[in-house]
Amino acid sequence: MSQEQTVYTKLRSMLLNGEFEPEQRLTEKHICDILEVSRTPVRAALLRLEAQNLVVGQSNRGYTVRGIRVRDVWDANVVRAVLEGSAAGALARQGLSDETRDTLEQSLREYGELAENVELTDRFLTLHSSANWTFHETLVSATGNESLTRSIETLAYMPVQINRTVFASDRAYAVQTVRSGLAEHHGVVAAILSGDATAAEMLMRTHSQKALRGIEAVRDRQKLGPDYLDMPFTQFIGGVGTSVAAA
Amino acid sequence: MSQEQTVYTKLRSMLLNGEFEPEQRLTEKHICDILEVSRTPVRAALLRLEAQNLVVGQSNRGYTVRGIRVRDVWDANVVRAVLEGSAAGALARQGLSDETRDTLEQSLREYGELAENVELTDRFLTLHSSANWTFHETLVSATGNESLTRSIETLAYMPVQINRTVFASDRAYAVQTVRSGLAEHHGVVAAILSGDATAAEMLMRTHSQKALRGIEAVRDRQKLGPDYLDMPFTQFIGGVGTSVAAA
DNA sequence: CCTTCAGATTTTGTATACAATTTTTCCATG
DNA sequence: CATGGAAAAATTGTATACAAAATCTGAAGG
Repeated sequence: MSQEQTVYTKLRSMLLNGEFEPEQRLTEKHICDILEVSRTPVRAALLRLEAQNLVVGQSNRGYTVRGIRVRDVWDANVVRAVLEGSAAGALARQGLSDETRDTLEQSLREYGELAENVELTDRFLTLHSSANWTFHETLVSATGNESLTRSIETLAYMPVQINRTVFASDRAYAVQTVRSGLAEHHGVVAAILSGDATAAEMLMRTHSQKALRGIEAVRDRQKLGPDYLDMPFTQFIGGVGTSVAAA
Repeated sequence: MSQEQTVYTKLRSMLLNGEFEPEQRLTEKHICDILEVSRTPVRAALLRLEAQNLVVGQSNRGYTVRGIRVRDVWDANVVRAVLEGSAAGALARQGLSDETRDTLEQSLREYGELAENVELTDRFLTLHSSANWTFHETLVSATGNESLTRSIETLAYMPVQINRTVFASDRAYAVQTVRSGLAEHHGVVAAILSGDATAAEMLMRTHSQKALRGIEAVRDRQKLGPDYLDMPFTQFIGGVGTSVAAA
């Protein structure tokens, strides 16, 4: 793997794991020292991170760590839900290929098995996250709309999935969410297969918005005031579970 | 302005104006020779163009010009319509600030004056494009959702607006589109002000999808077959008007 | 004590040399 | 004539030196 790839990957995970202070200045030299490479790959990596909104760059003034607030995660999820909803609607209109239908049904089966006995082990959480991801990912890319796929991918680098964190701290919430998640997945697929675009879009959007319910759950659990949306996201989530399920 | 900015801007407009063959290889040296700079700013510009999907990069193998097909423009507009629709819905829910309402009403007045006598002059087309842009732009940024704003901006670098081209070639279409556009703008604002999120979203989405009708108009005008979506966009649009109104 | 501003320092922007990799050329071989 | 593959050329990846710009420092002046 090229140095630039390495730098990009490492910096991204450091940023997502909150290893820098929000708004902290990121000088090229500093990063060079940490990762022991020259400025060239660092500059390239920073440009890509800027395109993904993880760092903020100003000409002649370098970069700063983008401070991710709860509001940013909320907003990204709102957009993601809208886009995934429209993906479901589009699929209902254009129909599913046999291959996509197989993948989706496979994903439903996997998810179904998981829903039968919810654990709070790392293994389970990873499996759940993966099965869930497959479903969403398959559905979106099946539309064949590259702009749509890319738009959603861009959002995915912001922690759009906070369920892992909330699950780990609240068994009842986890069980309830996995069960209803399964039902919703089935509902979306049914709507798509029946060709009801409006229903498919609405069901999928509502389902994707479940991440917002997760945010609200964390808010309630921490008994936060009305301006919690302006909190740093790492601080918000930090008080609850173990770590952010990113990337 | 920095060299990198210059290179980025020039390359972008060259790409959007179809001055390179689709899929053509873009070597760094070639660009350096054309723009008379060293490789450093060129590499930076290429990274940013890649993030915007205008060039395609492969590690150790440089970049190629992304061939923009009609389908890509269509797809980008589908996504844009969905996002702008959701922006209108969000505004209906959260209400308009006085400032936003003023800007929107100002935009409606400007658009109204334009609609009263449609010309096919460059001046008119530019004014129309600008008034229209203001309306859409204001509406989206008023939501305060940065992810939403950025997602739409990313799409904007693909030629999402083809009206200028179609207008110039068909007066009846232009008059009809400007008139109905005005009515639609009013309808969206009314729905937002009345707090009807569903109506606002639907009206705005339908309105934004007018760009798709423009594509269909070009298709019909050129009497193209069913696989016109796979055509290079520059070729598709080239046979009709003057130039693509990009950036 | 605070403000101002010139000089020193740091940091980013650019060019370029060299290394690593890919692509092309072209000759030997079947 | 087609094919394989090694040598040559071209191209990208990386490091680094220097230029340009921003930031910091500290002393002078109010």
